Amino acid sequence: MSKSLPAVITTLERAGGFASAQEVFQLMRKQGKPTGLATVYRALQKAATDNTVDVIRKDDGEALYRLCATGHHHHLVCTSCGKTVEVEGSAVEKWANSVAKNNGFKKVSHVVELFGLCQKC
Amino acid sequence: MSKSLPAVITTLERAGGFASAQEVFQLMRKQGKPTGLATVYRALQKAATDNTVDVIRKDDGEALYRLCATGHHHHLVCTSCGKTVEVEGSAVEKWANSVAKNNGFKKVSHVVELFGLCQKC
DNA sequence: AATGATATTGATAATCATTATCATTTTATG
DNA sequence: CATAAAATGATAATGATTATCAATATCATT
Repeated sequence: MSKSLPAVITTLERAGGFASAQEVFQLMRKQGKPTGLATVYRALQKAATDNTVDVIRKDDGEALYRLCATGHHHHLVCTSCGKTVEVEGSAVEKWANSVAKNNGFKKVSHVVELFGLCQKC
Repeated sequence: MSKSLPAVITTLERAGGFASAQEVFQLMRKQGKPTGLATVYRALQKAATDNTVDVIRKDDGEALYRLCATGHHHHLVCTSCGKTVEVEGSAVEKWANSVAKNNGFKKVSHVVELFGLCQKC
């Protein structure tokens, strides 16, 4: 499951920021590398589990992907204007892992989002 | 748009932690207060914009709601059987507050959920 | 009470991202 | 070359969420 992955990653790179699977699909088509929708999804999923892309969710639930140059991090979002700051979270990771261990859980993932009001708002 | 809202909130309260709109809908039915699905969605949306409930997204994108004011703890949820463990999170709170401070944010709230596989699964 | 204006509800259909299916094509390997 | 295994992509299925719209409840005013 990897002939398409590089092309998908390249497209995501060109997209610049966050892009949905559907957008990547359209972009690849326009760039002369038409690829099946299912394949785009598969590639993005793999990239997500490999931690080569970040995944966040729009308000309507659609997944957005972005190349993840900086490793795992979280977001601090202004509830008024939507401004988003990336936040490093190694402390949270450690905490999550120890909690999981103490309760006999494996393959732990976590969701951490911070909300608040930014200076301007 | 408010006759149903109290009943929805009460149901969410009884649910204990996070619950999806679909779950709330089923619960209300079982508790003898059958309510239209659309109405449940409307009530939860309003509660979300009023900040009386928190919203997070499961890995598959489904929205989960929880009363905001309930004492602060987090959940470790088994993605297979649904078993849920309540988790204390003062470490996370401190981290969240300092992150917010460093970025000039105020009135910070946070959403932290852990997912994994429990021992049995 | 009766009227009418307005808001709420809920059954149902429509939307749309995501996943599953599966036949076909490609790649790897002996 | 031949055969097995993996990858692809067209298409259908799934499922949460949203839109529609007629029916019902609410409420102020007469």
